[in-house]
Amino acid sequence: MSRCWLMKTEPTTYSIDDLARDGRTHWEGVRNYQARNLMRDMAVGDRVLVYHSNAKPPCVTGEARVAREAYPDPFARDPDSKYFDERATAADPRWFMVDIEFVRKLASPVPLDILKNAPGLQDMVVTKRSRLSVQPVTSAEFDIVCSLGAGDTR
DNA sequence: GCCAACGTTGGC
DNA sequence: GCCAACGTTGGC
Repeated sequence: MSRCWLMKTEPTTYSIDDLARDGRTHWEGVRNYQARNLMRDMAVGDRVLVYHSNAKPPCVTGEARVAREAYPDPFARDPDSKYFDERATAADPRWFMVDIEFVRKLASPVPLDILKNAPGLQDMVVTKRSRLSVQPVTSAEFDIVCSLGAGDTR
């Protein structure tokens, strides 16, 4: 039984279009313990909602799938990386990342204010002003978001 | 650009 | 182990 997640990204840093182009990517740079722990709970095949934060409007833009389980984030040990953390060692890598692969873009992105008002999504973490960059999502929530994004609402 | 929310750090 | 100071996130 695969689980569902939501992962935030700033589209100016890495957008759903970047993921569509790359097909697959590694999700480096998560430097929050709760988010890290959630990534370590991920299994290959888990479904992921890709969320654009700091976007106008902030929205869910697509779907991805976990392609590789958590492994040490090498950027934590690269002094030239903005994700460098001098406390990370080979024996204790401290920070982890997963690989995800592109599944599809939503026909129409689902903005945050729609999520907040959609029946069935009142408990969805992202609607709670949560700063967590990796969030658990129920399969029911996942399906509702996908159906909201299925139609062309323009 | 503002600022509320909240996670992290470090002095004690 | 408390908690004030500080830094970051991210909606608005």
